[in-house]
This record gives sequence, structure tokens and C-alpha cells, in this order.
Amino acid sequence: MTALDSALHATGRTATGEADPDRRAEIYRNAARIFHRKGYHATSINDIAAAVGLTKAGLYYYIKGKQDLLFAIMSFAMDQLDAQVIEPARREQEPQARLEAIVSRHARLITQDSSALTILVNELEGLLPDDRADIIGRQRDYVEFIADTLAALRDEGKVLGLDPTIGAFSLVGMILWISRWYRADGRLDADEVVAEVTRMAVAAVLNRNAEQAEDPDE
Amino acid sequence: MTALDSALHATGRTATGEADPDRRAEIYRNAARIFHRKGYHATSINDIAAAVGLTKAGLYYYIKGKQDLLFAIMSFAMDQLDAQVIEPARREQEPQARLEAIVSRHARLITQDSSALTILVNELEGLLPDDRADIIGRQRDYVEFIADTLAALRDEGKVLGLDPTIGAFSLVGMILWISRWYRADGRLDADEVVAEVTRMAVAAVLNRNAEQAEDPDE
DNA sequence: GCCAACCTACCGGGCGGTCGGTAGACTGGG
DNA sequence: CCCAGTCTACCGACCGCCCGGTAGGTTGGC
Repeated sequence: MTALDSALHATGRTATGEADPDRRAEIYRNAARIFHRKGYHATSINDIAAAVGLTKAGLYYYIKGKQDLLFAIMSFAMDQLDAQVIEPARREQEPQARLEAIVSRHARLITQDSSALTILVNELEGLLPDDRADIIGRQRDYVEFIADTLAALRDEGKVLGLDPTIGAFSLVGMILWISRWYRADGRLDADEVVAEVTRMAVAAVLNRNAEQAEDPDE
Repeated sequence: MTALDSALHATGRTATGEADPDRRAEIYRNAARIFHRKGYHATSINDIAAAVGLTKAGLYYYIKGKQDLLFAIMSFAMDQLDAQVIEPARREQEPQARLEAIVSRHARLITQDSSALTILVNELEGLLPDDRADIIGRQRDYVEFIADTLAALRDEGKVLGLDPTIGAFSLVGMILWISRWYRADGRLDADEVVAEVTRMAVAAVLNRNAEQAEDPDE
């Protein structure tokens, strides 16, 4: 997660703004890991401070507060999603290729490091209202991007009788859930998981047999 | 959620055991709602007490502690899953019918009342180790039940080149995610959501075209 | 000598949980 | 018909603890 350094500059509003960015990146990385493991509310500032070898007061040299720390991590995760998933997928012209890009890239990201991305969806209620509105808005945009892609597939005749909203949410659920069961040191390797999930996602929305095509309603 | 009453008798180990079961059911119902909305750690005993018109001390007449309350709710949710999803599905002999029963029944349950079922997956770290082991074990059994169903489909030749474990987890993710976006008062109605999700789930795992059947590896 | 990078010591407050008490309904003996 | 005794269902006050956050240093490299 070396990209965290640059991300911190981008979300500078949450940090003191003068401290060593490498050290701050290390702190944010550890915070994300602990928030992910124990949950935001169950994690104390002391837990994070201890993990980076500081006292609580020492940690406050680098952060403005617990909620700002959470928002910075979630903003970073959202930036990551934008840069690694949404932007590359947007460059795909074919709707089906675009869908495959979304799913495989998002799944890949989660197998690489799920901390920040998982916090992004699980700890929304820990944010201040304004920050929460910001994050939720960006998440909504993402789901709409997927729904639009499904709608484009429908216009091509490749999808019949599927509500794009339900489809988009279902795919997102499938992808996000990966962080709950995938372990880098487990039986399954990341390439296999990404490929399999992508195949399932595409199969879930594409109609390939007459049976579904003939009976779009019900 | 009237079935809560009987569930409470079943999980009597967590309550004082003498108090009015109706009142206790009301308390558990409210607790589940608030845990669901704010999260376990962000919810104080006072929040729950106030919601049922008691003081904190008064509430302790009915419950043994915060963690026991959580475990009771999760046990109830797991009982619900057993009775409404797993048992009925087990009675389906055909693997495909069984899969459809699992998905549609589980999805239906979530559209009806997601509180307890959502707590079941999101608040595991709030439990004592022994209780957590209990719940995780039951959840693992459920995923294995789905994986076995997928394996049976594979043995029938209806599924090719799909890892049953990945498939089972992905379907579970799709289903559980419903509680995050479905609103009973929203644009989509429950029947539509259940039907659509079930169709997607089946499509995701069944191979219906030659393309997939010819190339199981990769 | 200065400033970045920390620390010790502390604050107010809310937490989960407990304790002693009590209003009021109910019960049974005279 | 009464009243002592008992039990259910609660409450006010309190406990120790830990939380997020801060004030005011101290230290070591430039």
C-alpha cells in the first residue's frame, strides 16, 4: 500500500499538514489494519498509538482526531477505487468488457489489501454527517456506474429482464464479501478467486439461453 | 418477529430466566433494531433501556449483560436461518431446486426483517470467544451446505469449472448485501428483489452455453 | 538556540455493571 | 376483612475503568 503516501497529500485537510509523510503513512496503514480487524468503535486511540510505537499524546502530533483518521482512511480507499477500478473501466468501450474490468479490478484490489476498502463499507456510521454524505455520494456514483453498464448491456440485447439497480447491488455484494472469506495464505490463490468471481458476475447478468430471453417478466 | 418469544425460551441460558417473556421479547427486538442501526459497540446499554422505557438498572433485571444480549440475538438469527432456510431447502431433493430454495428463502427473510440476520454477520467480534466459536461454526455449516449443493450440481454436469467454495461464498455475499440497500418503503418491492436475486444466483453458477462447458480451466 | 518529535500527567465524561431500596400487586392465616 | 409477608418489576445513586483529547513540558539533532 505504498500509494498511501500520495493519497495522504491529497487528503491533507485531515492531518496536521507539516509532519513527515512517511511516518504518517505508516500510522494510517496501521490504523486501517486495526480498524479492519476490530472495528472502528472497538479500536482505541491507544491501540493505534501502541501499534506504531507511540503514546496517545505522541500520536496526536500526526492526527487531528479519531473521526478524521477514519475519514482519511475511507477517502483513501475511495481514491483507490477511483484510480484502480472506475477510471480504467471507464476507458473500456464495450459494456461487457467494462463490466469485466470493474469486477476483476475491484476483486483484485480486495485480494491485495482489503483493510481500507472494507472499512469503507462497514464503518460509515462512525463518520461525522458531512463526511458521511461525501463518502456515501461517491459510493452511490460507483453503483450507478455499474448500473449504467448493465443498462448498456441491456440496450445491446445481452441482458433481458434484469433490473440494473438490483444487478449492480448484487454484484457489489458479491465482490465486497470477498474480504470476509479470502485469506492470502489460504487454499485459494488470488488469481483463481478473481477469475472465478468475474466469471460468476458476468454469468449472473448475461442471458445466454432462450429460456430467459423468452420470458423476461414474472 | 413474533417467533422471538419461543426463541428466547430456547436460548434461556442468557437471560435471568424468570422474567415475563413478552417483555423480554420486546427488549430483544429493540436491541436488535438499535444494534443494527448504530452497531454493537456504538450502542450503549442506556440506548436500549431508553428505547424500551426503562433505566439502565431496570434493564438489567431482564438481561445478564451486553455481550449476552448480543449472543442471544445472534443465536435467534441463526435459529431463524436454520428453520426458514436450511431445513426447508434440505427437503428439496433436486440440487437446483435446493439452490433456488436457499437463495430465495434467505433473500426473503432479509427483506422481511434484516436486523438480527445482519447483526449475525457484522458483529461477530463483539462476542466472547466461546460464543463466537459457536456462531462461526454454525455459519460455516451453512456455507458448506451451499458448497455441497453446488458440488452436487457439478456432479450432475450442470456446473463446470466452478470452485464450490468460491461459489458458495459469492452467493452468500450477494444475499447478505441485500440488507444494505433494500428498503421496504423504496421503489423495489420484496417479491421483485427476491425473484431477481434468485435468478442471478442460479445464472451465476449454472453453465448453460457451450463456451463455458468447453473451457473449464483457465 | 531552535524546532520537530515526542512524552508525562491530567481532564471531563460516558461506559458497563452493581447495590440497596421500594411501590404495588398478590397471598394466606386469623 | 385485615394485615403481615412476599415477590415482581423497577429506580436513583454509585463504582471503577477507560475513553478521546489536551496542556505543558523535555529531548536531541541541526
